[in-house]
Amino acid sequence: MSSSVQPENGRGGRLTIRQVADLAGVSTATVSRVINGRTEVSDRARAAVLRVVREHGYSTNRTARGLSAGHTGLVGVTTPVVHHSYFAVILDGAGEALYEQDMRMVLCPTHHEHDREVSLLERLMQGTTDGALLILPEESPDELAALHDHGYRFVIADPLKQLDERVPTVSAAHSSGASEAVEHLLSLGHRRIAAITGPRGWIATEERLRGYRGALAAAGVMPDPGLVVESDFHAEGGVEAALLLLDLPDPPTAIFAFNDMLAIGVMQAARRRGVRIPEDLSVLGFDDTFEASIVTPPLTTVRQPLAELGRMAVNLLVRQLQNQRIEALHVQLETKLVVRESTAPTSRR
Amino acid sequence: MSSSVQPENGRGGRLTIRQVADLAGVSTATVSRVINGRTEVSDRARAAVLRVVREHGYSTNRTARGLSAGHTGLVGVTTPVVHHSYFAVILDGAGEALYEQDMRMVLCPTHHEHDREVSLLERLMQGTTDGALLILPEESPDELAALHDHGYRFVIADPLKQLDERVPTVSAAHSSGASEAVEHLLSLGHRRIAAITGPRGWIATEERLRGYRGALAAAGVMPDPGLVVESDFHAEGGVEAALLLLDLPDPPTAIFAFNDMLAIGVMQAARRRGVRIPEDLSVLGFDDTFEASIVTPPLTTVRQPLAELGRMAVNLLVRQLQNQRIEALHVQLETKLVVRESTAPTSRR
DNA sequence: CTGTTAGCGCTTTCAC
DNA sequence: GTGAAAGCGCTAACAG
Repeated sequence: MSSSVQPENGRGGRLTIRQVADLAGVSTATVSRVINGRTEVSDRARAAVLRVVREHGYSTNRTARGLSAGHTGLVGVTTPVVHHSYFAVILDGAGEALYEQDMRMVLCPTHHEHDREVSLLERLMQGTTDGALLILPEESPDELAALHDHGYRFVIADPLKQLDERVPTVSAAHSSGASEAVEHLLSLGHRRIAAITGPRGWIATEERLRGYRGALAAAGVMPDPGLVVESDFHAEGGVEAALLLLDLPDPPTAIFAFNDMLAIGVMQAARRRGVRIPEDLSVLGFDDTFEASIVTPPLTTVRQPLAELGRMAVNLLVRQLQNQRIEALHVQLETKLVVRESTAPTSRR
Repeated sequence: MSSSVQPENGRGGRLTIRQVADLAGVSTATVSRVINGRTEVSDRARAAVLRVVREHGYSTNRTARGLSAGHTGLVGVTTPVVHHSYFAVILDGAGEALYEQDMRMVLCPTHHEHDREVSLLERLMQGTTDGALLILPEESPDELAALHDHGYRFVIADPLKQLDERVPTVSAAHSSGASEAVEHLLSLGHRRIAAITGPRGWIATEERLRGYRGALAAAGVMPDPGLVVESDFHAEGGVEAALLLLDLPDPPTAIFAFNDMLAIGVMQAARRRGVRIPEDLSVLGFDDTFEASIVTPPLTTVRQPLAELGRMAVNLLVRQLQNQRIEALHVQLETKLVVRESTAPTSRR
């Protein structure tokens, strides 16, 4: 009788399908049918259920549905950090694609801690998610392969190292992007073009290095090993490396930093040494993160389609979850040179 | 007999508690007890279970556990966007706090779309999550109050508008932060201090405005209404507003932008007008997002403890979920002035 | 069309 | 100590 509008049934005060069924005078099966838009229901029954649903505000419990259906509608996403525009943009792209699939993202920042990454992944596999998207995962190729063999579905966005062929990946065209960058510099008359790389062994580093060398070779420029310095993709690393290069007896006239953070470090170092950009030194970055557009001068850089990277990774994952054959296990997205004001013709002083 | 190491039981190829029980020759209840570290189990049984678990790699299905336990260990987090360092830092803080609680975050970017925010929230409530953290939600105070009355647990980080007293919020001390900013400018000799605000009606805007006016009044400076221009917290808005101010017959010697993005816009506008910062114009921001530190010159700004904002919000939520009385329903975090190089004494030309 | 029933995988009384 | 059994809320196969 006193079925209140704010029904209490233990937890959360939410109605169960059973209660709706009783209230509507039908079985739970019928309620389920109505809720799920099945057609094989009489108008009378449907109306009764709908009325109860409306008046009492019922909505199906997703956890229960998930248990019954065998999937959760949740996708795990691991990322080194979220507070970094590089990753944030990938996340945004992935989030958008997931939303379109009516799926949700369980976000797991790893903070570059291997242990955490492993435990996070473990948890994600425990029936919490249907699959995962791993952004720049630091797990070893072996660990990742094991995960794959274990039957867990996931795809890697921006792989760090060379992985087992069978695990799907999405990455940018590092090598051609780097070539294009160097060609731009060459076309401006630069010949002493330095490179500040990321950690050796990372795909991004090695591939960009390949592009850098290739472009130089193609232009018949003798590569100077002293002009290539390894760094870590952070601004501080960039200033250190740049200082080193600027203090060379015969310093470069252009520096190609392997990501925007490094490039920003270079700009800071240049300022410290009184070197003007782009008059005395051209600086070129990679990624085209937001920061590239707001520094002074705005940074010329190679744009990675980061949001697209996230979207594409989700696409691959979704198809995999639907057990569709994935035609392309390894997608490579095109990069594009964005010329701004940090590069200029050499001033053959 | 032929119990393979890679057991197949239908979905996902994962062992169920039932299978473990059979393999170990005990009941599911016992397995459950062992898994959950109960003590009332004989060493013999425990050993048997553990052995099976080890050899076959069993781990409990979280979804099922959740259904049974009545909670999911998941917390929904809505945010306008993730690709914005302001929000990204809050997310990082929240993520960290959640991780410490062994909870996971279901991230839901709303893209400022009201409909999406509503539907997202609806879904979150459908038993998918135990509660939620709403970052700068754009839902109306009424909608939020209704949600609260509906029994859903959530807390607001950085409320946009004034809300129902009963919904927990965490925000920064906008007013005192703004005062401090203006006092800094005053101490440098500035008297014509302009303000570029966010949208009127937003708490952040109104409170900072209050601080701005208060500081001016306290110093006996006559406020000039023409020096306050409303904007939108975006860089483009900042350049527009700044252009307006710089073109005034009697332009300000300092501009207090109500967030860093606006401030960056101001710097761009100044550059366009040939106005030097800080020699000709002091610029001060709010937030202290990453960008503030990399622009030229580095921006003096009011630091909001954004990561802390996220952490604190999670704390409030967790306590609420544990049905603990929350002592402070509305937490306000201190801000701090970070002096860098975009502000300098007036050059009484 | 509709209700009954058997799970989904796990936890938890409640007896033995 | 340990197991049987009753759910958690929902879906789906199977009879009517």
